[in-house]
Amino acid sequence: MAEKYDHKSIEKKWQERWEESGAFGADDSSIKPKQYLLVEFPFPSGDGLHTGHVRSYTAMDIVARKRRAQGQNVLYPIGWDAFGLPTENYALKTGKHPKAVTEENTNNFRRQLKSLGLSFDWSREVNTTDPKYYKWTQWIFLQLFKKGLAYKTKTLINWCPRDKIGLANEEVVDGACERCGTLVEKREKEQWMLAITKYAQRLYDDLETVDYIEAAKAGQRNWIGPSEGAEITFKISRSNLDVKVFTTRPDTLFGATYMVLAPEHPLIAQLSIENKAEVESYVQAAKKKSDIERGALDKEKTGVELQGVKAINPANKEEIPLYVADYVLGGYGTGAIMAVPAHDERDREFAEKYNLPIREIELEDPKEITKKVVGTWVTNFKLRDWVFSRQRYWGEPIPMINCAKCGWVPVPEDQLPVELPQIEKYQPTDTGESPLATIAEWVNTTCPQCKGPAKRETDVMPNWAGSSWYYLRYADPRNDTAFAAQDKLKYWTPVDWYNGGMEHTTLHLLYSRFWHKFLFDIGMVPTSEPYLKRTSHGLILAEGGEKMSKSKGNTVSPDELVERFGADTLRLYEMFIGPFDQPVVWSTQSMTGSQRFLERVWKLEPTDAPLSPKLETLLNQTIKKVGEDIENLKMNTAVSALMILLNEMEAGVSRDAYKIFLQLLAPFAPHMANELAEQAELDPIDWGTWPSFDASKLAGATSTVVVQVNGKVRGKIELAVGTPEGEALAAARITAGKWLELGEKKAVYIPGKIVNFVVRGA
RNA sequence: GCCGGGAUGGCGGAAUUGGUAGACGCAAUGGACUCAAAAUCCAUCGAUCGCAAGGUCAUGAGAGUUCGAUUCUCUCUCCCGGCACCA
Repeated sequence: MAEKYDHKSIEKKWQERWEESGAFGADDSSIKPKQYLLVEFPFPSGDGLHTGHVRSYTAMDIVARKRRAQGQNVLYPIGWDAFGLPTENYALKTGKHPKAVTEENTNNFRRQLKSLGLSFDWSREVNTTDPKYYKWTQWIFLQLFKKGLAYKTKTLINWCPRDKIGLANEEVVDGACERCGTLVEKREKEQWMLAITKYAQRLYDDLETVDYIEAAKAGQRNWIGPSEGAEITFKISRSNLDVKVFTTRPDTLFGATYMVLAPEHPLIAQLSIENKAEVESYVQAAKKKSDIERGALDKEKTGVELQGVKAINPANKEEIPLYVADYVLGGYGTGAIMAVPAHDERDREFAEKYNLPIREIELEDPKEITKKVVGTWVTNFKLRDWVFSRQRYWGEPIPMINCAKCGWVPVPEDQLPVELPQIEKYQPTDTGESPLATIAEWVNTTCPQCKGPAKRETDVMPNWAGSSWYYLRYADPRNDTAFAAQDKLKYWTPVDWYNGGMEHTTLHLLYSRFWHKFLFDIGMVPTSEPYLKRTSHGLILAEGGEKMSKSKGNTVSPDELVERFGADTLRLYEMFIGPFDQPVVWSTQSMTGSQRFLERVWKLEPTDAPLSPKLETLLNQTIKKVGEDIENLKMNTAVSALMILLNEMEAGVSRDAYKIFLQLLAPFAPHMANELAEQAELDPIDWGTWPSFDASKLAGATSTVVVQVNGKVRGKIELAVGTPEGEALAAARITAGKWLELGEKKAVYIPGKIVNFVVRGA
């Protein structure tokens, strides 16, 4: 074993062996306890795998390997979230077809993942762009439609002029397209929407029932944004019209001195306003503004009074003026507010500008006054319905047919999938129509109901569709008659542990909870939540502390690192780099430490020497620590514990202790650990052999007790475990010596840890 | 503004029912080996005073609780992330 560790040949050998034996296949009918571990399946971009994938996938791989060693039936699957704009844009640029690009990229990703020795069950690989897969994405959409949760409506949407695509609210960051950074415009368009707001309350409440990292829960709560208040109706004087407002402060009703309607408010068109032209031009200007213009905080408030119209405050029957102003949002609450300048900063600012009265008042009881003015107590959410149409090519066709007579008619389920047609030109259009609209022979079809001529929907689904249910498909990935068989879903779901990025908190994670709850409601899945536990890995930053990005040229390629250092070293380094949930800065130089560690492991040779008491204690402590740290994703300290153990073992190690060391190492560095176990003629270590510790051997026979005087360390003594207080204090007094000269007032003894003397004059 | 997470040596970071601050690793310095270099091995490695023994200071800042605080409480500063004219 003297030769240098050759990571290339050894890693290849074990990867082939795992592949040939189907080593990590999950068993659908095992008597072992099941364990479903999930990582976010990657979008197979042309850039290949990045270090962040390695961090997440390795951590869960370690959990998976440990759990298998503990005798659990582990499902650790992988697949491809392959629809989406980047592929389409790349295809446009290179002239290749998106399908060909996807295949190239998935082949590359698969090769890269395999080179890392990740213990995925490759037999369950799924691909969202496979018609056999998206058949069921379309099927779920149809169920949503049938339950009234998918609807098409004309609405102002966020439009990215560069990508030429509509965006969901969740995809707009700081008023710009989250993908390309272009400032988003408002456009009025017919869009398919999913009524996620119908699930807002449950999505919010059920966070109580799941074990998610706090930041993810907080992020979702924030995004769903419930607030309780009253809906109160104000009559319009001298008319039979009225307007409903939402307020969280009905107690301030007597302080309402004017009302504001959002520019989008439908009432504006119905009122007989004296300055109609002025109002109309304000409304038009406001509608054109982007969110970022409208939402700028330092922006001065603007508005126009609706002249000749008054509203009646139901509490005191006072007539108050009405304004239209864009600081009131059309999409929230009722799109209208009662303005209480004395109690609301925004209203005050507006009132000061337009010389409206600011009235200080005594506050009412919120619920009583609501009852008195015949209002209703409601909860409003910030969450909006999900814009589900995309005017591009590379996505799942929305399986709907528009008939002049029958309206929107779903494609019959037995005709699914509606396959994406092969076309030559899939450039997006400025008109906002999908490229699919140009293919007459595909668009023109017959109505499934009346058999008359009809047209297919030409928009496709957003890239979040396929990922909203993929974890269910893994339970039964080749099923042709259902998205997954019920018995398999019952066995495998819910996902026990899901690790993924924080950036998906309000996108994928929320969307998939919504779909899952819907599927639960129609009896298609056995639980109301998809994921029991959610953890998140911190970002890996480039060496300078900046975000890694291809344009900055500061990325590191896992391929090169595997080539140069080996997969085990890369895995170990990424686990050692820092706390798993925190952002960390990459340092290729620091990989040296992990490399040296593995080289020393390689050289370690067991002997027949008996286990020293010191090593026995350390060994038991390390078994405990590594096991616990893996469960808590404290991978950095687990690795350091292995390093400490190795340091000690280099002085001599028995075969039994050596084997335990390899077992503990195996999840982190599976290739080397398995190779060494084989060379030492030990049993294969991957299955059913996780070591256990002896609780009685976690502490040695003696312990170091620190002697303090007034809290300052003045010496240390070695005491036998269980030394009585009197004896311990006597020994400590000798060590403390002159520091006690001022006169001892008190002594504190914590067995095994510390003696502290309190003396005068401190 | 609201919410979440942070701040510890030259660097990444350890340390929880409050009990030796700096584990483990990187870098650095000195030495061994070598013709030499790389690799490897040994030693040193928070600041400061001291020949030394040893002392003092030190976990973003300031207070507090305690025999004892990186850890608990209060106030504050800064950094990262999310949300934000949401009535």
